[in-house]
Amino acid sequence: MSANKLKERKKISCPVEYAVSVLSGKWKLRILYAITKQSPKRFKELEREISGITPTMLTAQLRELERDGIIEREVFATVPPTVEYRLTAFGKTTAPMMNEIKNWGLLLKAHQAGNNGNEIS
Amino acid sequence: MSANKLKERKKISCPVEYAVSVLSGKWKLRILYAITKQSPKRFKELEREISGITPTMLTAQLRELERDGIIEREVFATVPPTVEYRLTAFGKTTAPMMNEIKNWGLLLKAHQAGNNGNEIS
DNA sequence: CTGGATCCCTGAGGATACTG
DNA sequence: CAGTATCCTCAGGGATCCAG
Repeated sequence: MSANKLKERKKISCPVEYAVSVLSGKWKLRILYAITKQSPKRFKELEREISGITPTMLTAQLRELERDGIIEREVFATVPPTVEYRLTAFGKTTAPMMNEIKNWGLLLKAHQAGNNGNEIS
Repeated sequence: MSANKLKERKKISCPVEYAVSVLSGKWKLRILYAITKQSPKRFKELEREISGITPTMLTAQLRELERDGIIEREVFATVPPTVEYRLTAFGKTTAPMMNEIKNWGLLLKAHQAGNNGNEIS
């Protein structure tokens, strides 16, 4: 997200839009969900857990989450390098929301399964 | 969202990713939030409430929400035309999630206000 | 292992004009 | 009022290569 976008964000009044401005991004919620489930988490663990993501994108989205104060990064001077990501105190406030999103995802899936024998029709 | 994307959706296992696949789109959550707060809602009311959206985009996103079984559309043969949008029974299951998203948006805003006298630094 | 730096591309999003 | 039809832009996302 550009610096310009950051300035735009300050003008937002709608709380939902405000939340979206921080959570949008193809992988943000999945990353957040993965770290919420188990923390801390290493870079490689995240990469494995979030199928389809590339290291480049993972890095980019992690940086934004970090910049927004939701996660923090700890580097260990080991060989090979180790980096752990965990929720900040503020990041933990996303837990109820993440939980509801997960629950609704499950509801949605069940609902669609109910509606769709649409392979046939 | 293309028909191809719909097929892709069936492969998704992660509930969060599944929810995101339906809710992603720049205006989806704001539309949903607006209809959740007060239902039914007319096209023009939505357009007014969601600042920045164009009629074209509003239509497109409403169609997707309708196709996904979250909202429904009722047309009245009046002059001028009237169209009302409301949550479906399933759409109402988004309420707890929407509420948490809104709450977190408020938290986030308060949090950033706390961190940022960064105009000066 | 954990990324940074580049370049490229697609499709979501937007602008405009028109209509029942 | 509530859309549809077109066309076009641009930035988010991805691929690739390189490095501490």
